[in-house]
Amino acid sequence: MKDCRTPWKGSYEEIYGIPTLEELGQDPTKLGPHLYPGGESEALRRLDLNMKRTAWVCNFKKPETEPNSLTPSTTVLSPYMKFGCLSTRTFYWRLAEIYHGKKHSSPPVSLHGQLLWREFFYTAGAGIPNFNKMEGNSVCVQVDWDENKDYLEAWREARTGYPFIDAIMTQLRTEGWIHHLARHAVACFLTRGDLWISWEEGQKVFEELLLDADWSLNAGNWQWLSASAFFHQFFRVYSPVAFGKKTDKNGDYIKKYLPILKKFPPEYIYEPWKSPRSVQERAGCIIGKDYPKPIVEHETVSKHNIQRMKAAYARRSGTSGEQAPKSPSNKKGVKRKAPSVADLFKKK
DNA sequence: GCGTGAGTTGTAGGC
DNA sequence: CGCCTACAACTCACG
Repeated sequence: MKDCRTPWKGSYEEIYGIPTLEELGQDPTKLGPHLYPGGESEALRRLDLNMKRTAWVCNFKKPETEPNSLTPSTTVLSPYMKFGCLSTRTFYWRLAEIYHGKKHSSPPVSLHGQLLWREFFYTAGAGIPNFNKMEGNSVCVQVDWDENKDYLEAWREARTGYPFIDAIMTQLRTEGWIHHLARHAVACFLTRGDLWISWEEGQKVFEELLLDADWSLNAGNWQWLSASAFFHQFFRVYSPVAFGKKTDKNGDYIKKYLPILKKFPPEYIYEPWKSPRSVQERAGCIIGKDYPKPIVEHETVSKHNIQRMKAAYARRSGTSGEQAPKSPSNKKGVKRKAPSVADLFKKK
């Protein structure tokens, strides 16, 4: 029988070892902080640290955690699970032990719930063809997204002129992890909320910049946030101004990631373009020069975009010939809806 | 086929 | 500050 073992040589590290940052063309002095070092030991240490807080674990409700706290309000175990440093089963049963005999939160909002969401998207990703695309994806609403290179670049490079959005995109770029609700805010902004750019473009950026980027979860959550699949209440739009204020009135998160804005008073930190010239001068930051003006007016475009979503949904429901499956039961070209997500999970 | 209620995580305004 | 409602309005599961 053939020997399939990895050949061992004295030069193993040289041939198979992990390349240095310099070898990858990176300048370590120009990179962000190294907040989430890899490896199983680190993953288990982090798991232990989180699981020690039993009351916090038992009370955990995902929607109530904060997108813009200065230290993460959730576990940040996702990068470790993505790379296989932490087993989901280890995490799941550890939680079960802690829950045992205690009052605790439940799925979908509990920590157990978060693991179940992961399984849900894995199932969807494995079973639905073209899950990371709009076209040919049976659960995805077909939307007439715009191509707008300037808007896409502004979003990606944290130059939208909305401090909350730009702060999040800066944290993403420098630290590689942002809170789930921060992802909601920037994803909604890119797609159905403001810029009307395809979720596939956002998916590519997250794939590159998120340490925890995971194929099925990335595709599934982008469809969720753009109201293309799973979630359909497209009239619920995140405000790039109001949403962050709920948990960070002073804008400390913005000041951390966008230091150019740090001298603005709290009443203007989320919308500095509304501040009088004198305030901008005192802050040492002129809007339109030192920090961009908003690239879109949220109040206007979000209302318009809701109408575009409404139209996209209307086109979808039954009337779309190209989407209607040509099955024998539909050979007369009867108007027919695309199969729902639930249909796809049903046993035949 | 139709009505009803639920849907992890909206916002603005009133009390 | 927390709770309520209106806003405009979707799909999906279930009876």
